[in-house]
Amino acid sequence: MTNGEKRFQEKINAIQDTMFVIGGKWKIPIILSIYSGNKRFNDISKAIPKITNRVLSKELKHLEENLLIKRTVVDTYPVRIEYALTDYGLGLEEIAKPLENWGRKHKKKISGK
Amino acid sequence: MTNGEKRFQEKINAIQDTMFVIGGKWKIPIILSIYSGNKRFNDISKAIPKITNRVLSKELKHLEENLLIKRTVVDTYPVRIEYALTDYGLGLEEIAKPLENWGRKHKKKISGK
DNA sequence: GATACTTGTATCCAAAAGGATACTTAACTT
DNA sequence: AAGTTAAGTATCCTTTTGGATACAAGTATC
Repeated sequence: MTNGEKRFQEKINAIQDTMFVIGGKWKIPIILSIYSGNKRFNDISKAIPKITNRVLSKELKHLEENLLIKRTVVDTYPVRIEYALTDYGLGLEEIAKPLENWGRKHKKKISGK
Repeated sequence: MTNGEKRFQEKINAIQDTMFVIGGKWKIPIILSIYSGNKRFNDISKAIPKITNRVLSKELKHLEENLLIKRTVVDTYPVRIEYALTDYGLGLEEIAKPLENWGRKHKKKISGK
């Protein structure tokens, strides 16, 4: 493998790592939903129409394992859970912004200005 | 729907549009492969070990439909096809870079520095 | 004691994405 | 005529992802 090919592979690996963490249909919506103030399971669920409990639950776990959100148990009446972005999770801004901007541009480009 | 909710939905839609175009296992590798000089079907195929003909073919079509690459028929011996990034496709730099950077950081973070 | 609320889990199923492998077309070479 | 090369296609199959629905555990309220 040449040097160029090696750098090419590393680029791809890095990008695929990112995709693994934030790819799929729901992860970014969930992150943005929490970012915009929804802390509880049912709030997030309502903020993202059509997501099912099973999927939301799995995705929250995935995001927690990747240190992007943290899960806190508030010991009250019918036990309450609060999700919040970690400081590290806030760093996603750095990719969410470009993805958002590019998506807007692309929509205009494709659907004829 | 409040104003905030509307902006939230638009953000999500924009990001999901982007994901639709460049998401999945192979699209970014293919783009980078073309960007780094591979023009022909079999070159791209060899540069990306494990991709199959069927998948490569589908992805190239998808990228072409989204105006990111262009396909040129060079009328020679056993007809040759050349793929190239469009100027518009070069604009992907704007998202590929952040995705790459974040992926590198994240790997360090997760696999313990 | 029945009912409700919250955060999930369990089970089963459907759809989408991706993979293996063989084949095609068409002109050119030998 | 047989073989070669390039760019795919065709067919079938496996894996991954996502969805529907029901239900559970624990406490509080009626």
